[in-house]
Amino acid sequence: MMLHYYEKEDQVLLAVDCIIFGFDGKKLKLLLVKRNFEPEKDKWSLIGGFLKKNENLDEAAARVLKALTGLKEVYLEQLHTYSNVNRDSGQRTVSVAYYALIDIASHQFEGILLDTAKWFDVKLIPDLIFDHNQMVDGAIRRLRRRAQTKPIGFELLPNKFTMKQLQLLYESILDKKLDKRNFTNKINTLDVLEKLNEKDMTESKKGSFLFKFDQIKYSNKVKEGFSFKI
Amino acid sequence: MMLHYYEKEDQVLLAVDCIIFGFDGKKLKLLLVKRNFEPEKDKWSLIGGFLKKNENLDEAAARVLKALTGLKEVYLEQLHTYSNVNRDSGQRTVSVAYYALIDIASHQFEGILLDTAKWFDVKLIPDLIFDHNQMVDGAIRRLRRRAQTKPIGFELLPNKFTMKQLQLLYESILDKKLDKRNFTNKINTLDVLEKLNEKDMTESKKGSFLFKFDQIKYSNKVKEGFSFKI
DNA sequence: TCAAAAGTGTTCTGTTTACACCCATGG
DNA sequence: CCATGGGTGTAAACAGAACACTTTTGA
Repeated sequence: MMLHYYEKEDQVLLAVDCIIFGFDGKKLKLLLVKRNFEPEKDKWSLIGGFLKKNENLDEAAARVLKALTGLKEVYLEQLHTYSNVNRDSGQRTVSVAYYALIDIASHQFEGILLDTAKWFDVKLIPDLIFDHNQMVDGAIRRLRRRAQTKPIGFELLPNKFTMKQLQLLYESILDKKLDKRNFTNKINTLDVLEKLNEKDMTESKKGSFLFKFDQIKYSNKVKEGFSFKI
Repeated sequence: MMLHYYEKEDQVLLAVDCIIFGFDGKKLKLLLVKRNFEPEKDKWSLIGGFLKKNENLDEAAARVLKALTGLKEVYLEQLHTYSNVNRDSGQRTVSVAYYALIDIASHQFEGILLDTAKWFDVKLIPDLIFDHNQMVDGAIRRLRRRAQTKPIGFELLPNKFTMKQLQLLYESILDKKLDKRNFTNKINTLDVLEKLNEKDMTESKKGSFLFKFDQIKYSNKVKEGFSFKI
């Protein structure tokens, strides 16, 4: 049994809230749920939950994500801790924001909350409870930064994807148009993709080649700490 | 009185720990204290304290810093939240790390802990309690990144400083030698310094010109979100 | 007069940007 | 046969890196 040295100190509730980004092949989306308990019942919210005594925050975020959506083995990263005294109208709660990246198409959703969950275009986020809009803004800024230092695509794209989809993903994240030739040249210089002998025929008559990430080259690049200035 | 909606949830102690960087004109330093209470009494540690019910984390970090060192109006930024179940041998505690930047020479130290505090060269950090070494590593990485996007110097340098000192600061942060001419050219291109009609005579016979930051130009640059690639 | 630090520009190289036409195919 | 999206290279502008000599002056 652990000794309790700090008995006179205040304790607080610690929550985790997850900003879940997804890519559907066209646009960057954010998963939100209609909150089904008080306070602020029936308003749009990030998914969240409380830290338990026997887990750390990374584990809590993964547990919450799995419980509410069925998603597991998802890229999760801690973002920031929000602590204004009255941020949660229910009770003094400090919340640690995490963001998650997933490929919408190839994940199974089967969580208990899924009947009340919805993907929103990141450019059309509704009013959320508490300080959740602030958390989302923070997550988008972080994702933009990440997109320049790590090839985020791995987490957000399906196993096989077209160059167009990769470009659309970066355009969604950075919220600006990119030049097709410069983008392709840049990606090819990076040398982390494997071009498959297979085409996606759904978007054009000519068809466009599918690629996948070369896991080995890719993780070497990440270790070297590459920069991906687009 | 606030209603308590979440009564069945576990509560935890929330600590703040401060990684305090200072610059003495030559080298980047880190302020550590000898812990004067159990557990881990007499080991080197970051300064820290517990969040109180009536304050947010930024306020707690500022309060702790002021109480233990007398320092106020210091640049403080939240870094990361550490939550491993057994990270603190005293009791389950989650800790939010903050880092602070100060100019050693022009701050008054008068805190209760100052008899047990010491500045360490960032390249010679001793073994610290708990996960504090990990926090320091995280802070150094963050400081390196910040140094490329914001002119950190403002916080770490005295009001008047030489170009040499500015360069030494960047060399300490980035832990590499920089080319004097390139550095000077780069800083001049940025156009955020004001050259004074005054020389520092302590380091050479010729003397070297003193500069100060032009607050207006400087904060405009920060707003524009400049990049400071050295 | 000389040792020690301050100050100052140019060239080279690599990276980023801008830009337009042909290709393949299904309908 | 043509409309639609796919695929490709080059030149100009810019930013980063390398590099060495002169100046000042106190001791």
